Amino acid sequence: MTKHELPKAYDFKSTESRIYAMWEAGGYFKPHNDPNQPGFDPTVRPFVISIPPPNVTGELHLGHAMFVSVEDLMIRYHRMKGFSALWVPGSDHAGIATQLMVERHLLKTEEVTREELGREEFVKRTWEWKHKYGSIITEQIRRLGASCDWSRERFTLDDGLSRAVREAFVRLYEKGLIYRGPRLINWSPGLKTAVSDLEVEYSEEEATLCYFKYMIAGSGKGGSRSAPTDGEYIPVATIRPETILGDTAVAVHPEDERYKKYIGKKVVVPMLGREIPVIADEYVSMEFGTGALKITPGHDPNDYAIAQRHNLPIISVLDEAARVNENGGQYKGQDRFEARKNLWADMKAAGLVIKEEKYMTTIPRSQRGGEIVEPMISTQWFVKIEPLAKAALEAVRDGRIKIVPERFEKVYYNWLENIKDWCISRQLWWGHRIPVWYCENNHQTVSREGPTECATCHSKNIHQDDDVLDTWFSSGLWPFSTLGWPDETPDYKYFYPTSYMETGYDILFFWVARMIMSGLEYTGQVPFHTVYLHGLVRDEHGRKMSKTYGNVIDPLTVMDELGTDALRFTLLVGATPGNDTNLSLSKVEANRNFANKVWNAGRFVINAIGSLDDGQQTVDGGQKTIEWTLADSWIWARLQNLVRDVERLFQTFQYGEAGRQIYEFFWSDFADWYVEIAKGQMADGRSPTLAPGASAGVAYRTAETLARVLDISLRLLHPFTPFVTEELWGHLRTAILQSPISNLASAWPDALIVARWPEPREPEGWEESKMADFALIQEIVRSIRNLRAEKNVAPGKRIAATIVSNEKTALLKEQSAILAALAGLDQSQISNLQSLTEKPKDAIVLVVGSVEIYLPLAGMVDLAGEKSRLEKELKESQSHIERLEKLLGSDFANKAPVPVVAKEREKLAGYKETAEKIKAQLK
RNA sequence: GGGUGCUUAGCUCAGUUGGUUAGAGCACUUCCUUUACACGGAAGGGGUCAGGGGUUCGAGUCCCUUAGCACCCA
Repeated sequence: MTKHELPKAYDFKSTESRIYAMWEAGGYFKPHNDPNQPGFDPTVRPFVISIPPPNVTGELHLGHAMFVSVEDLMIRYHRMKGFSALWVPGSDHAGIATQLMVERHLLKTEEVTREELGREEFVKRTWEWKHKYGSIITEQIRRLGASCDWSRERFTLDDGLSRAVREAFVRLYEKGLIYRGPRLINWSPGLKTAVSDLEVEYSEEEATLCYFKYMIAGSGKGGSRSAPTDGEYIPVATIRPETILGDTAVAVHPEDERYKKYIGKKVVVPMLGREIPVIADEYVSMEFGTGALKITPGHDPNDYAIAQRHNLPIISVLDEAARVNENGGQYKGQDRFEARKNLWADMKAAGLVIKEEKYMTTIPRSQRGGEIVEPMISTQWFVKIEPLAKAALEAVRDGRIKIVPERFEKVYYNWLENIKDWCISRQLWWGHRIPVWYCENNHQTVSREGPTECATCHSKNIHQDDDVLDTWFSSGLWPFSTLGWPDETPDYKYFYPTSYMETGYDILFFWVARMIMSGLEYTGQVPFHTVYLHGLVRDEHGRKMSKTYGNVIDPLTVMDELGTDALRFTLLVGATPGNDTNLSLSKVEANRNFANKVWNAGRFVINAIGSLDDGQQTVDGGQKTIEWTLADSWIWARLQNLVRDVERLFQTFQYGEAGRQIYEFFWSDFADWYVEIAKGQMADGRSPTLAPGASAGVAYRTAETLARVLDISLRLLHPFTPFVTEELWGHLRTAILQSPISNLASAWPDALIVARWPEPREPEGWEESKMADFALIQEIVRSIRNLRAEKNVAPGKRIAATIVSNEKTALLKEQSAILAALAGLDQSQISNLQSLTEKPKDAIVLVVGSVEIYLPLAGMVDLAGEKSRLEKELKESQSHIERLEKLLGSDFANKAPVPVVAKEREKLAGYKETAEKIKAQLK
């Protein structure tokens, strides 16, 4: 027999990397049923998750920790259930983010800009950067215990995925769903690229609303640059005066009595002297501002729409760096904000300014970097999104895709119903270059492979489009491009469509909706059948974590200090689907303690198994005659309840609640009660006073129960806390295999990660009464402990007890060893009686239901105090009786379901009994 | 302007087919170093479940409404 000397505290530091290496080396992360391997069985159900690819140059934050924890839980659960589980890992090239990072680096180290380096060299450097730092994030994800199949790792700029991107683009193009043209888009002047609507964030900010005069042409002396101020004018207000340079109309409401007379006339653009029409449009609100609206179609989306209706010319006044261009007259070359100041000063000098006032408004800012985004006319590529959106809506509406939590379905509908064409071109260098070539005649050649000549005029002088695609265009293909699409690879055929898409609700539109649209468009299938959305991780007071605020919690530090299991368990148990979760280190610490609790309970079980005598009473028939003890039955029934609950909770995505229940079972039922009782049962087994067969039998049964309960608990816990459970389970398995109860583990696999998930079983009928009996024991123990604490009985002092009960005498007699051990009684001085002829003197009485317990505490009994204690208890019982009698006298008795009523009747009977006993005591 | 979520113990949060004196962790009080664990054990205090109304035998849970906070969309 080998002694298992396990350290006193769970040492996650020496465990985690070793266990992870063991899993990886054992090939457990690969699907057990692999379509590329001989013996593949297509009838085995796969379970597949594609990882939300982190930015290749990113660093681990709690958002990653959250999704890895949830997805790893999903994968491990399904793997244990026998699915061929595949979790496809990979990373995203993250166009803007990576390019910026490399640019910054080059500027710092070599003092060169990307323009100085040239496109080809810059892209080469970025690849070098990727090769150098790209594995940091995946290494960090491994630390979280992620059981991804690393042999299938993908990167969005890989050859295969790039091919998928081209295929997708060309297909859309050929279907006429992609077009190029000048449109009003969101322009990021700092990055010098277009960004999509989604990449713009709006913030409430105070701005200056500038009121000025739009002079009517030909009125008074107006219309010239010199002295335009004494004629008629329309007052107009703007927060962006520089856009005046691009005005092409002034709009008023057709019914507006103030301005009606000007409709059709011309007004003069300040400082430029251009004449533009006054138009009427219902869109203008008469109440808002001055009631007149300047129209700048080149730099405002609403104005753009009005201009379309009225066939107004569109003037761009800003260049790609947001400096005023040649259309801005004397302001040409000035930055937009500089021009704003100068133009306004000039207008003031010219007497055109009315007033300025502070005004709260929404400012569009770039999601990346936060600079103010400028609406501009620019030639870009777009996806005609409506047909794709329609299909994507249908897929959720008809239930082919289910979103958890459900409320996000509404959000999803709302967005897709109001979607606008998607601007997919970016003026960046890092990304998938648009597969379109132009010749000198400006013909477009669209091709999957690099063409050598123009498809229209066969000119050899062709040049590929300079733009790259929005990163989300490629990540939209992720669930199938990672499996080999457009090729019908074995992986694609078996593993696609994937199962769950798990990610944060913040990228429902960016990513999830686009994957659904792409999946339906290119593969004709939904890319996954379930979308599970988790919330954001915030600090412990619900604030968003930010570097400037200094409240960022680094998951790597947390893992270093408290262990990966503690972090994972905290994230999983603290979160409900779709709700943000506040993370505090004290919670992680509590869960570190839980891991330690599991470890130590495990140590106890392993020692108990190791202590079994290797005698003849092993697994032979003799053992079968040994009855399970009450505690054995109770813990087993509780465990089976737990298994059923956990299964139900997992099926309904309530992972947090499942984790909480396992935690509670393990700590409060198993460790606090069963293990304590098992100590006694193991000792009984070694007691020479019992018949040899019987005594050994109790020890075997106890060890077996300990082993079974621990085993199942570890299996249930494994998806939450994979490291400590795997480590401990390995020790448990070894201990069992080397013990007389080795048959228990004979069918176990080599590692917990691939052990079978505990299947719920139907109750067998005996459970309720065993649990009720045990609950009585617990109540008695608690009330004695309570009394001892109240009376300050020395903790080590064993006291005598007389237990009187007419129905439960046998039970209480049988369990007297447990009562003695747990409540500090002297077992040799416990008498179990059915009734009492005379009350013991100098004893305190406790009433638990129908059971009376007399504790002779000589010298501690204070008669007056006892009376008031009993009166207090009586009062409590009577209030319950009153309440329950009222309840049972009401419609409740007729209308509530029978079992519910029965339960209440039972309670009433219990309280009545207690009250009777107390009353008798008080006589 | 439209929509969603949240409001439960001092703090952070659970509480999902409505079932009857509301749970956890941390913090707090008292006691205990008992041979799995002080990253522990035992006992205890603490809540009119944001306010109002309704449905129901029964509401933290469902409906309406008010307020505060947060977020999303325009």
